[in-house]
Amino acid sequence: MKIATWNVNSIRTRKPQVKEWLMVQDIDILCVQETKVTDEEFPKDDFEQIGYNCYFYGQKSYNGVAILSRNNLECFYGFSGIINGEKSSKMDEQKRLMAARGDIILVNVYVPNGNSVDSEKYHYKLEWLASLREYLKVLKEKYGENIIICGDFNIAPEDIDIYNPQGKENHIMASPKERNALKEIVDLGFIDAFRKFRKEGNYFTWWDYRQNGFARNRGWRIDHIYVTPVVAEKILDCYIDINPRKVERPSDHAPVICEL
Amino acid sequence: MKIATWNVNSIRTRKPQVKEWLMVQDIDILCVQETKVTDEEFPKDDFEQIGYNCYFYGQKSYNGVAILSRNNLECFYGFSGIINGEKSSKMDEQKRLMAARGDIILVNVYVPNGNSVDSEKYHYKLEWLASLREYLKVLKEKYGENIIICGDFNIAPEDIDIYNPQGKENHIMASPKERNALKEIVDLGFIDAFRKFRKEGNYFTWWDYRQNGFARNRGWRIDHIYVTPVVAEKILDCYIDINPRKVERPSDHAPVICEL
DNA sequence: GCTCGTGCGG
DNA sequence: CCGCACGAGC
Repeated sequence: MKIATWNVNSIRTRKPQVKEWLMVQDIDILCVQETKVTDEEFPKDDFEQIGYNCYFYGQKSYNGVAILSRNNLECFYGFSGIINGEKSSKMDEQKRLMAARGDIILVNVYVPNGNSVDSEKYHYKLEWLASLREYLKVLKEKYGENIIICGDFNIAPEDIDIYNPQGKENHIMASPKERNALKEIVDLGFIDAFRKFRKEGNYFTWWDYRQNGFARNRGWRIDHIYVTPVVAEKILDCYIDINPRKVERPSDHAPVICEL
Repeated sequence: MKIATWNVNSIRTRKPQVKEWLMVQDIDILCVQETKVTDEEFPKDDFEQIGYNCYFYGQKSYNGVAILSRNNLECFYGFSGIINGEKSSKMDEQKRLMAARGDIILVNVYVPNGNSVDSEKYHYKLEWLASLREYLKVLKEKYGENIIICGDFNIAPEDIDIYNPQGKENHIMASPKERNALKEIVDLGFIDAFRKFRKEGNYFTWWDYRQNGFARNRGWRIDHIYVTPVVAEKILDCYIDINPRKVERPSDHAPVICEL
């Protein structure tokens, strides 16, 4: 079974590439981020035609997540319902989180980018990550130890996850506060599935469109799949497929695949 | 020898289709309208690479004409220089007219659309056509009887040039004043090259992008090639190639070709 | 660079 | 419906 995560940077624009990739890679479940489309406008027919059920939680222009799955899934959307209160419903104004319940709980996240260190958006990112931690704590209590969290975290956990980590201490996606917020999530009891199989650097999932980032391999590993130890035992492999980043009109992100 | 006219609706967007078509059709001279590009930004290298000299007269976003020619040409741009005064230099603010001098004078025009009957733009269209008439009168006096005028006239000369002429009396591109302004130009001594070979209706050069105009064949014949009688004698054929209207990302216009 | 929305022009 | 410009977000 193959579960994947991919920030597609507009599901409408990337529709042909995503369809092609799903078929070639024989993916069972794909968690998508940055769909940039309202639920009314989600191009579900295209994916249903190739055998995928579509679950989506989107908005106009920005953010938006979706899960495309060969099997039917029971999905829930946003923080609300799991963690409640004014703050979580405020957080749900941006559509960045959904989950599916099957044998395993699968959480699909699009963590805020944060713009630049200490900006208003940076503080929102930290708050959002704190909410995610609360959310995952409840999920663990509620549904037990079979959890996968995947998505675009907009954080490179370690220096080896950046093409050139020098001078990135104060860079968005690498700053200590972000890394710590992510660590506090991981410390709830998750394992970086990719790092279970590959310990070395030079593996990236995102390259800036600008300044030929991909051609120069100026990449960052910011898309992750985190799993509970019980799930970790079942994983056969976890890897990045950079081929979709090479095609015409690519997303700036490459998908990450987990086989189990 | 093949001379053609084609409103490409952005030379940058249509570059691949135009290059492909020039080669397949073995065109010697192509008059282009609606290039929508400044002279600095005209993609001349692409056409030079396939053996065409580029002569262009454009502006940002709107209008713009060009001549692509296998042989070198001597070109002149706008009304000014042929007809002078405040009005013609005012008219030249919109880049809609250029000409080439060889054995034959070739005039390339993009007549204003006119928006709707009696609008401000409609009156501008009529004025522009009056200026064109003055311009052509001078050209005839100056250079004699070897003249070809081609381009997007935004006028269907007769009812048979419209898919459904009923109720189009007050429609832009069919109203009596426009048709009369065109007739006054033709009456300077020009022949509709297309009509020399095809007398019947159901021949169109433009189909609205909206409401699936092409699929429903809701077309208009508004792109024309007019020639002096001396030239008319040398023409072997004149026809519309609708194939470029069938491809992916087509212009809303099809090219018209004249063989001589 | 490459998305998107908005607004204009056709 | 499909071009363009512009501004925003990443």
